[in-house]
Amino acid sequence: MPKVVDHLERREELLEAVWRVLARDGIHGTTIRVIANETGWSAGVLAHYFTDKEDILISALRLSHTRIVARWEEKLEGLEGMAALRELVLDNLPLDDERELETRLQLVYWDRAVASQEVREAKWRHGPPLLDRLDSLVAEAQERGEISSRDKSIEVAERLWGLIDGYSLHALLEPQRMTRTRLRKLIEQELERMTTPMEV
Amino acid sequence: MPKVVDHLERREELLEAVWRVLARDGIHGTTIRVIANETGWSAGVLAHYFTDKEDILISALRLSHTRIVARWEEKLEGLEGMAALRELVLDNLPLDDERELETRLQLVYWDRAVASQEVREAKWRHGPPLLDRLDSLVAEAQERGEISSRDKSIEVAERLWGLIDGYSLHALLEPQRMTRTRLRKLIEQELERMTTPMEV
Amino acid sequence: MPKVVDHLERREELLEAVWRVLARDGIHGTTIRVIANETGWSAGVLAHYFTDKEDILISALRLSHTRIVARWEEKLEGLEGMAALRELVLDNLPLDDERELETRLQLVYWDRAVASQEVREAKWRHGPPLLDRLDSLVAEAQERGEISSRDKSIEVAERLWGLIDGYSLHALLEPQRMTRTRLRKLIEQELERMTTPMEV
Amino acid sequence: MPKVVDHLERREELLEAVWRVLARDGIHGTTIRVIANETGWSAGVLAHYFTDKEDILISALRLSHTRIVARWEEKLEGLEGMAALRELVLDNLPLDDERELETRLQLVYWDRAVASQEVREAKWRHGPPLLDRLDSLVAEAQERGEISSRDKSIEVAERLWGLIDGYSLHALLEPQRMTRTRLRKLIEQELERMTTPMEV
DNA sequence: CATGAATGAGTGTTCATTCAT
DNA sequence: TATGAATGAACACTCATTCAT
Repeated sequence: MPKVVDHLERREELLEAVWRVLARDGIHGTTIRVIANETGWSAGVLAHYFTDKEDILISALRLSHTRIVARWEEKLEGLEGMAALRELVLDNLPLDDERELETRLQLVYWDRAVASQEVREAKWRHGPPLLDRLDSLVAEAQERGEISSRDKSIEVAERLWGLIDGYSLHALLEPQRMTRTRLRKLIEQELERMTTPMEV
Repeated sequence: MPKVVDHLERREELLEAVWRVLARDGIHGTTIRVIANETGWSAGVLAHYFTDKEDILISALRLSHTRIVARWEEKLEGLEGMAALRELVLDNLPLDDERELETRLQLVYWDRAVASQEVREAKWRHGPPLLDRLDSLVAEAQERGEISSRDKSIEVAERLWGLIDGYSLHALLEPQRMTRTRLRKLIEQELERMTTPMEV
Repeated sequence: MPKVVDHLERREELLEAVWRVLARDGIHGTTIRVIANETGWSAGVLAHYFTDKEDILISALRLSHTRIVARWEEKLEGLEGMAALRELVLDNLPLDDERELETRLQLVYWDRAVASQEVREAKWRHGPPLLDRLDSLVAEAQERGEISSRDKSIEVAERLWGLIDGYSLHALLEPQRMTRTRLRKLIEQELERMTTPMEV
Repeated sequence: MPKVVDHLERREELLEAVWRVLARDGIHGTTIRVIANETGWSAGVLAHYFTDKEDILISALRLSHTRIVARWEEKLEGLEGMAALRELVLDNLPLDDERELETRLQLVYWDRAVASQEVREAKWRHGPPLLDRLDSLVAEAQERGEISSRDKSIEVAERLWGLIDGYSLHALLEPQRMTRTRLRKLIEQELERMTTPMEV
């Protein structure tokens, strides 16, 4: 009599262990054996839920994306314009452990993404459609007159996205210097600049 | 007399091959045998010039840093204030093949750097002191009245550095969307914003 | 249920193959692949039962010691004094294939033991406590008046141990000259000398 | 103009370096590079004087044997019977640094000797003809009435040789216990026993 | 469903050896 | 004669993967 297991639930449980390993040991230190050890299961069990190691890595990233997008929906619920934009930007920075793990996760795949156009595009897309989301919220804020319309919304969104990824990277690589406090301050400053006219 | 080889010159020749492999295959695909193949020499020859693989990787990154800083000196020669700042920012973006390779090189080490505090600090520092350089040029531009002094110079530098790394990353991961043309336009826009008062 | 293997039993089976390789090819010729070939398994299987090659070599020597001491207990069961001493001496000479293999095994480690104080002491002790055993049996035989008490028991034991190792070595290196027959005769003669007064 | 080098003299100089390396690092740690470093010459120079590594090792052992036999001649000059025998026995024990090195040298080859009958016999014979020499001196001492003639000279010689090698081995493996002092005492005792009747 | 024994390709590294200079 | 650059095979070891149980 086979044990009954919720396949999807088990998969997610396993993938969360993969996250932890990736964030802790980098992709270089993420071996099947280490993952298995982290899950508490034997190494062979991973073969039941994933076709191979690449499938594990891709699935882990995809699940992370799914979770991130779901959290957006939740956090942006009822917000509009600048308030929503602000929430979205802050949500995509490593300001707590959960989101720092997510950021590390992204970073960890970049090396693989560089190596292969195919991997880069087809398999693990760069991530959730953050740029589009930023763009539409910027446009909304502009329509509501909350921020200047001098720049095209896509360009404002592009700058925000660039800052998000740049700052996130620096926070990971130089945690002593780019503390969470400093990170928050810098991004708050940036958001404030968007709503305040600059005096020469 | 034995066959005479300029040790330093040969080392640099080998390290440039390492760059190409790292940029093409990622750190994951960079094996001693692949490197050797790229150099055109046998695998064993690397043992003559480096103690082990880690030495190869660190040396490759260090040489890149040395070259980058040297190029700064050259390009900034005779420039001051905003002109110098502009040159420095543009020089640190993947706007041609040489600098794209450099950017890929940086990216490739991030996984290792995140995984190990030791690696991050002691071995391959994050890179050349770009932030400091940006900071002093921003301050200079502020003193010359070329840009607003509303923000502290370090914060302006921090934003520029964030944008440089964020945009560079996007250019690498989504080259179709973030083309060199677009990248240049966005950064030019950013520089322009610094010198022009914003109207609400 | 997974394939069930008695871990200890399999380890011993593997270590016996290591013995054969060491005795046949010397420590110099004992590579992982050769051992694997001797076991009939693949090379990788050794990784399941041993941490590394040194662990294999040490374990092989330790198992041999364990077996030797166990055989002593068995053979000396019920014997006392000179009879026991005689049995112990004879048991430690390469008079049959099994004990020849054991002797070769000892010999093979001497090079490593000499090179490193650490190895010599901490890892593979010189071997089972033969000297102590000889000493106590000599003392027993002296007490029983079976042999002269002119020399201290430890000195008699020391001489016997020296002869055992010296003769064993000669038997291994010059098997044509130092045949098992001759070896047995010489040691019997030695034992006889201990019980018989010498006439000038 | 080629440098003029005394080929034989240079060979011996190199081989003495090989001795030192063998005694210090064991045969396992004796690599061409280490030898070269010990000689102070480059690694390639060994190729001029020896055909390959095995030739180096064999030559080193042979030179040692030559030196040993030469020393015998010197030390035994003018001695006869028991006095000569005593001198020969003492000369073959590791009682000073020079002879300890010789003993280590012998030991170091045993592993190789086990592996190959061919090596054992044809290439590096077990050593200088110590047994024959002992035999003839024992016979001489017996003829002179210095020691008992009860045992055949060859058997007495065999026992002495066995003790020499056994004690030498123990001195190398357990230098704390089998000190030079103790070694000398034990062998003196043995020689004394040969000249003194045993009382029951 | 889950195990872990077993595999074999691939890794970084060491090393004796060759050879142009 | 002496060098050391270069080679390539062999080494111990790691790891993703397969599969009988």
